[in-house]
Amino acid sequence: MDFLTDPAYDAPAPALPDAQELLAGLNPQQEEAVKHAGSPLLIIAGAGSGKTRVLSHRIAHLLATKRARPGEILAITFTNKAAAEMRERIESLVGDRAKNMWISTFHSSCVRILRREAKNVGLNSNFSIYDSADTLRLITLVAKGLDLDPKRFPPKSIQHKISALKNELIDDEAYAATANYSDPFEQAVAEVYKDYTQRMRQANAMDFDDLIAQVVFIFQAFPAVADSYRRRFRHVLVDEYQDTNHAQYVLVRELTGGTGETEQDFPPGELTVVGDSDQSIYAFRGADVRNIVEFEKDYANARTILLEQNYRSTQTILTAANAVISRNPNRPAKRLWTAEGDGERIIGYVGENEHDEARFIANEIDRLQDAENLRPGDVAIFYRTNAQSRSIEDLLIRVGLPYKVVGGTRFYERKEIKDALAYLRVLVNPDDVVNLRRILNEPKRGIGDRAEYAVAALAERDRLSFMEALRKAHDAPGMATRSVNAVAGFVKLIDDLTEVANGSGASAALEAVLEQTGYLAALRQSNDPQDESRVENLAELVAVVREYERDNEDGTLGSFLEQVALVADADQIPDAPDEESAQLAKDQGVVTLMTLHTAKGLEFPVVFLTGMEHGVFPHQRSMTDPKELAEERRLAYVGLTRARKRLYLTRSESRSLWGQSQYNPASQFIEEVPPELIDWKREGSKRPAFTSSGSFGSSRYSGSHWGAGAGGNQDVSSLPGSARSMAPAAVRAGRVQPQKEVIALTVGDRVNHTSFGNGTVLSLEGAGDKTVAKVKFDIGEKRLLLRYAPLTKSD
DNA sequence: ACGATAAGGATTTTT
DNA sequence: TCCTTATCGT
Repeated sequence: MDFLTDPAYDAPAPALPDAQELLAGLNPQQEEAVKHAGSPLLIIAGAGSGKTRVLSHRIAHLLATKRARPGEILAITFTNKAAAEMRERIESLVGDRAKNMWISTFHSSCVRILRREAKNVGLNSNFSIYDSADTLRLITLVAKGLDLDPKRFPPKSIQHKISALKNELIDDEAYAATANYSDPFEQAVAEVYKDYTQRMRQANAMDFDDLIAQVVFIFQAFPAVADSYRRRFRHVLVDEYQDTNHAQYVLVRELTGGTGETEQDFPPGELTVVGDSDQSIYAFRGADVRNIVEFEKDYANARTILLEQNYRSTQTILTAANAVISRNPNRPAKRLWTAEGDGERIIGYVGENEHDEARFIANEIDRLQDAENLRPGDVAIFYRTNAQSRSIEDLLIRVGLPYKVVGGTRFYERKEIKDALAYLRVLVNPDDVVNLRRILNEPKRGIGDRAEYAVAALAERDRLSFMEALRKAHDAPGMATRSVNAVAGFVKLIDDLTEVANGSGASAALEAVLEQTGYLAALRQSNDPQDESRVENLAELVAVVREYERDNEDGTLGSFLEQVALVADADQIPDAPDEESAQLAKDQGVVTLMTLHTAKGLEFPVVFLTGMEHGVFPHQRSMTDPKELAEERRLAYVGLTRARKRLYLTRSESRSLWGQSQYNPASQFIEEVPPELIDWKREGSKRPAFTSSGSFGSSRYSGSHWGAGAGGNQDVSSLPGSARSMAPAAVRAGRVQPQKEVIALTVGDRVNHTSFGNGTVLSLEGAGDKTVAKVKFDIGEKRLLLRYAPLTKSD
């Protein structure tokens, strides 16, 4: 399976489209972008200008003109979704040949390279991938170990700084050499960074930033390795180039041999980057717009092609978007236009408060459904911060409009999911201290802080891994006998589970974890209503593993965990297996709620931009710094350009936030839209801005007399699955959902389990979807939750 | 060791 | 307001 030696990667070929065919229907600029050959190419692709089409046609064109073989293509995106879309588009053009291309995200490309080259950085190839929560945990632990005051040096800030350093390719040693030690924060970071790096190595773990940075380090330290990838990838194409950070920038340079430091006996790979600096909204995460702005300086004889014709929106919407974005300073000229005509005017609405704003939105959706046969699935509602979704959700539930929230607390970030995955990670990589310590006393098994620290101290003293230290816990100074026993039980548990994990598949391992750790039992006993949905989420996780096993026959537990680490996207979770709502979702779709950030790359016939208030959007914390304000404006531009036919701009005169009412004036972004484009359905007071105290906007009054009265959302929280912090990001229709069917069993029934084989039901407890059956299998007795246990009656 | 209470803080987040 | 973290009492 080694791509460097496998000669078979050029698949047998059903007809490839003719080069000329691939140019059909493209506008002149698009055609240029597809045909360009040789020098580095920058495609500045305005919103909705057909960049995916250009990229996929360009790749197909490379094959059709025999300038590349499929195996020589590397196409990089930021999200899994974008990668999947790209692959699909290319596949539709060139068929199975696409299978031999690397079309993936920065991170998964890098993981692929790292697994292969792991030995060169002193890692085993089964390293764990830490998400930012895992990372924060470890940093907190390290900072505590260094006696740093968490008030003066918040672990989150340290984490952010370390991430920024990694994105700048500054490792712990380099930072130690350059940090300003008279600055206490920098000193703290330097110390934490050093220990953190060491602990990560001990844990055999990589964080997200490492995935990129380590590949760069390997390429730079081992030119022969870099060389082999450069020879392979003759064409590198990067999507959303404006979002690249420095490490990604260097990675791309390394891949295309652009540094010119080493003499090569082959020409450098061809580079194509696509992006739009007006859609750069991730500077706060390290994205560096300079990468795209200075592309022509970085790459000699680069060619730039501008795509300005828009195929998505009406001219009215584009004019509004152009007007707003043109207020940003130092922006290269670019104006979107369409051949499709003006379309409807933008509709504006000023609510008395956020409930009124939400009511207007719901009424409009309803009206459009009747008047224009609009489907809920055609509508998206955007907001600046996640917290704003609540008032809208409340109303959608009340009027019975089905909706889904994209993003927010993501599935894989839920505690119970992280706990379950932590067990699995430990089974695959016992050195993974962060996950090991996470589950040590989860569910509660009598191993408290004291015991944990005693084991940690023993590990330190005797230079043992944490797991090894646990095995010798009886030797640890300061351990209570009770704790020793508890630890012994835990070790036994892990050993048993490891056996299951090694002997059977991923889903069997997960089920064993949930049952044998007592995790499910603890949730079932609890009275906390949240725990009910935790059980459901775990059931959904089991479903995810099953699906993975179905789709990847030779998929191991390790490969499942990797995919989960890199595909932590709420959209990937299958919708609730509820036929009625699934059918509804299929026919009509559901209204989509999300933040403006999440909306990037998407489009909808009807878009509501809500909370257009000074202090909300632009956000309070981004209003003073001109750079941050410019980024907010780009965010507005992204939001506006998502709409195809109809655009709504709404705001609210008062908004209760943190228990208090705020009175915010209109967002400047509304005022930057030419007024003749907006048809106001209700206008607020024109300039409320100044309060008696003289401060601009956002004056606060104690005691909101709106909020509670208008809401009355008791009926809401009693709906199953609607208490928002619990429900998975699946479709939540605004009505009571039918109970999921549970297999009917009686004591003595013969049953079959997909991983445990045949068995006999010994007893039943609980009712409905919380029924637990005790079943005797050949391998022993198991307690199974009927809601998701893969049981069939074998009679 | 763990549950209960008080205090503090509260953007955006592709991987 | 509401959710997460620190501290206290059993």
